[in-house]
Amino acid sequence: MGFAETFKALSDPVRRDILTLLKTKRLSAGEIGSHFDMTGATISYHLGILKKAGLVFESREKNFIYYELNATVVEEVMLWLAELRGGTDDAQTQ
Amino acid sequence: MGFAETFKALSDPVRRDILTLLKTKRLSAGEIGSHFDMTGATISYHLGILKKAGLVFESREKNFIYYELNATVVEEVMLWLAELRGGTDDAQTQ
DNA sequence: GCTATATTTAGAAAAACTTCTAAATACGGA
DNA sequence: TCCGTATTTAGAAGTTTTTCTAAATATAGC
Repeated sequence: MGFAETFKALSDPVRRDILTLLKTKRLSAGEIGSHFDMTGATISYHLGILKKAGLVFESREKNFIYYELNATVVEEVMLWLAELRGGTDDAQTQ
Repeated sequence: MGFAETFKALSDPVRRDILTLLKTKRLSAGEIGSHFDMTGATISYHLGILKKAGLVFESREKNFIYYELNATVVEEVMLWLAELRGGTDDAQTQ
C-alpha cells in the first residue's frame, strides 16, 4: 500500500472532505456525491484513489456501495509523522 | 498556511525524504541536494514548497541557507488525522 | 427478462506538478 | 571591487492529476 499512495490520496481537498464525511458514519457513493458540486464519475474517481490508498473500504449492499473510513491506515500515517517529529531515526519513506 | 498546502507538500516522495533527512539535524540546501540525483534547482523548488507549507524553516548563515524541520506543523497534521480517526466531529478541511 | 437506479469505466481536455538548463541573485573573502 | 561558491528564479518540456461526457456494468424489483 505504501505511504506514497496514502499521502497522495490525502493531498487532495475533495478527498479530505470525503474522509471527514466518513468520520462518523459510512455513506453510499451517491450520498457522498450529494455533498459536492461534481459528477458521480468524478466522485467515483476519488473514491477509487482513497480505496487504493487503503483509507476507505467498501461494502456492497443492495444496489448501493457503502464507504467507510479505515482508521488503521490513518493511524499508520500518524505513526510516520510521529517518527518524523520524534527524531527516532527509523522512519522510512516508501 | 492551511492543510491543503501541507498535505500537498507531504504527497511527494522527494519532499518526504528531505523531511526525513532533516529529522535529526538541520542541513544546507547543498547538503540536502547531495543526497539526491537531481539538480540544485529542483531541490530548491521542493524546499520552496516545504517552506510555504510551513514544514521547514530556513536560517541564513554565511553563504549558506540551512533548513530545519518545523515540528509544530508536523504535529498539526497529526492532530488533523487524530480528529479524523477519533470521530470527535470537529476536524476541518481547509 | 425488462426497467430503473446506483456506480464505475473509458476517453479526452484542461490544469497542475516535476524536472531540466540557463541565467540571476546573494554573500564572503582576497 | 572582483571572483567564486551557494542558492534561487525563469522558462520550457514532459508527466500526472482532475474533471467532464458518454457509455458500460451491476443489482433490485416487477
